[in-house]
Amino acid sequence: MTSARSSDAPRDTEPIGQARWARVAQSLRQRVVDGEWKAGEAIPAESALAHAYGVALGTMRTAIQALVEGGLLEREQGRGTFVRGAIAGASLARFFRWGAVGADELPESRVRKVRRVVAGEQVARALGIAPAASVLRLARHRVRAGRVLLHESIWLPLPLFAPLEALTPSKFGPLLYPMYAQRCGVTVHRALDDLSFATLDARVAAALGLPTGHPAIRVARRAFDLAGRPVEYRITFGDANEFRYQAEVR
Amino acid sequence: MTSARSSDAPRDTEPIGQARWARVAQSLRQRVVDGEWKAGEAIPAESALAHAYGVALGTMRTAIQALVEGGLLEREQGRGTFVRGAIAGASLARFFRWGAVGADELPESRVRKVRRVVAGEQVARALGIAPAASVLRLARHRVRAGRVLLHESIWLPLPLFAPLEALTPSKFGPLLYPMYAQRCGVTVHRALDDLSFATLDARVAAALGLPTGHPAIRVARRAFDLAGRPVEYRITFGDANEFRYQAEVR
DNA sequence: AAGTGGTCTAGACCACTCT
DNA sequence: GAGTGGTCTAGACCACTTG
Repeated sequence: MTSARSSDAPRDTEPIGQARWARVAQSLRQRVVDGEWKAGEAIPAESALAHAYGVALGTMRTAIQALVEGGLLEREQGRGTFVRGAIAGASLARFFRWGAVGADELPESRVRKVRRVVAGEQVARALGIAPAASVLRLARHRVRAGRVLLHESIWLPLPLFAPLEALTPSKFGPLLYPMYAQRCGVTVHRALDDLSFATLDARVAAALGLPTGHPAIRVARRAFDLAGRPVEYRITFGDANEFRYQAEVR
Repeated sequence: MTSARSSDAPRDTEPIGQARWARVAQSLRQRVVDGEWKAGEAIPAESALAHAYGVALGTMRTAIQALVEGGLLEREQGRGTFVRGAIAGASLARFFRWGAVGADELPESRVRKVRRVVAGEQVARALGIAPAASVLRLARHRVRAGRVLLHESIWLPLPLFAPLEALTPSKFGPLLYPMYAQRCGVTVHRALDDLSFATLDARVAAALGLPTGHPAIRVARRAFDLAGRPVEYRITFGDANEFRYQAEVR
């Protein structure tokens, strides 16, 4: 492979209006999405990849760096380059601060119901499926010191999440996303949280131990896998008086 | 300047546990903070800077890239590298969506009062000044179609903002940060918005045309200049029912 | 046409991790 | 010690903007 790039003599099928590093990055991304390297695994060394793709080391570094900034990969000096697992630090508890006591640790998880239901219009739109399609619905509470802090409804598309249907609520671990990965092979790679204000209806208010009509923050989350497909829709309610969030502008 | 880097024969005062590009970046940042290149101006070409610092082009690119990612500079192919001006898209209106009508455009600004006051404890802590120090306090409404949407109280340290003290409210433009830059030489480079829930007291409720005790979102903003010094403290109230915010997790 | 940033090459050595 | 990513060099040519 020469370094000459005169306007004639294109190399194979090149260039298609994209930089070489961008095309290499796209190819690497596709190989991750296709499952050639799984979450948590290392991809080949940059020198090996550079040789395999017939590009200079610096070009391969640029390609990998773009994927690191995109959140797909992470690098560790001396160890390697790894496919990022499920997102972390994404707990909806980050929007609330229930006093100083145990503020560092996440509330416990308590899955209350697991049931197959018809999606309905809103859920179907969020998950990109037909309104008549079946989905798995979880009812879940987040609890600290015996107090219910968050009330969650979670919808998961079927048959992707069928392995969870047979589980009894007590079999669910404290974190859902690792369960999605282990039981269903679903890696949650990105999530969009839509925050708004609401007042509690009688049912949710009772669960949270608050009066009906109490002010609440409502978080509607759509979560996506590596390929960008929606894999979870979730609606969470918490006491508005405990709502705290910091946004930075730069 | 040679490229040899054997463990003896250090070059001048080098290396201090930092990569060369990081030290170059720090030096460039300092020169911006010191005002050698002002907001909106171009800094010298990367080739000129690389020669002046005695480093390779790639090293200078890495240094500049770090400052671009840090939000201090921005690059444009064919034009140059520029010092970023005041932050944009930081309007507190982004936390609210008052229906579809005119949702794109920002509400008008209406400065109602400009007054010198004693800071007090909360404001002094936010601005990093003495509680007895004088500050300038602005009262401001954000209005659309005759309706007051946001109620704002703004505190600015003196004597830095003294040029604003003589202005009558009608002399204030629709955007404050450009005024800070033009009249006071202050570039707002970063802001932290702390969101929480509140109920409106009688005074603010009346201003917003809402009943006392109405649910509201309270945004407490601290804004910082290029050197990281706090230059503005602001508390904004808006109707909680109009609150909408989207957060992404990756 | 001149000047800018953007891409790319082909090396070298350094810092770190693991065995 | 072998293998990884991190830093750095010294060029070259390309794409874009401006006078």
